Amino acid sequence: MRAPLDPDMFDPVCPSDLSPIRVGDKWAGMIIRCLEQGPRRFSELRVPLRGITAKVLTRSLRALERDGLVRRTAHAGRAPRVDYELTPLGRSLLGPMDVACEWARRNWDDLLDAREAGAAPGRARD
Amino acid sequence: MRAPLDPDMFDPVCPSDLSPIRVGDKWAGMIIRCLEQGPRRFSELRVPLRGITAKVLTRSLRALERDGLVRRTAHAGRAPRVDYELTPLGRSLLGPMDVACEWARRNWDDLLDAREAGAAPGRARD
DNA sequence: CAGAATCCAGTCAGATACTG
DNA sequence: CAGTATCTGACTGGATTCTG
Repeated sequence: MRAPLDPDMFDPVCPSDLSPIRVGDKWAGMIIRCLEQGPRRFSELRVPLRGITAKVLTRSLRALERDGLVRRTAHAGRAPRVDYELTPLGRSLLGPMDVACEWARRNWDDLLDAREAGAAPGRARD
Repeated sequence: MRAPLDPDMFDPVCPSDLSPIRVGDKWAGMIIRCLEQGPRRFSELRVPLRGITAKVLTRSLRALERDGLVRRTAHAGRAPRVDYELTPLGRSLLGPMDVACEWARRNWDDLLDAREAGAAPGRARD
């Protein structure tokens, strides 16, 4: 709630593409980060998740809800409004996620080097 | 090396299906665990990874190699023999993986409950 | 605003068969 | 033994269009 989400909170260069550690589907980790400081509305989430379509966001949120990580609250009344927030279980994931991010930051260079080098020299890639 | 891999080291009930935290593809996490105590041969890896086909194991290993997590060593000579072992980078993943496993163990019940409850009552599940 | 419906292309795991 | 080749069907992410 408090501060609006930074549209650039996810650096397009940084994404977890390099890190082998993943949380849920492609967007789940970012969604959880978006909810870290409190409930957010559907449209609010779409801002930092640049380019995500409504369908995909809906599917990711449903999966998070099914797994007990996120709670959905639809507020009645004309002009639909739906809030998503972390459950205690979802919030407890932030610790492991921090560990994963820290690992990625510390090993950034090694990860980049490995990718640049491609597979081991001398053997086919795909 | 020392002890052969336990064919049952991955409980068919336990698998990370419930945990939202993933390392690489479906098999990568298990492969890394298999290599924790030293180099293993291709066939050795297939034992605990019950049912994995050669093609899929090869693909997973190639991806791990490309990412700098595993090193492949082909020993020359008749009767092919290939060893796979963790690189220092790959070994450094064990810490975050332990954190993820610990999280999953601690929240096992909540995860199961969420799944049993299905999605939130009253709305469609897919 | 917060989705649902439909369609599409790429990726994934797996099955099966073959090879140096 | 340690793979490769080929073919499947399932799942994923996304684009587009439509709705209460």
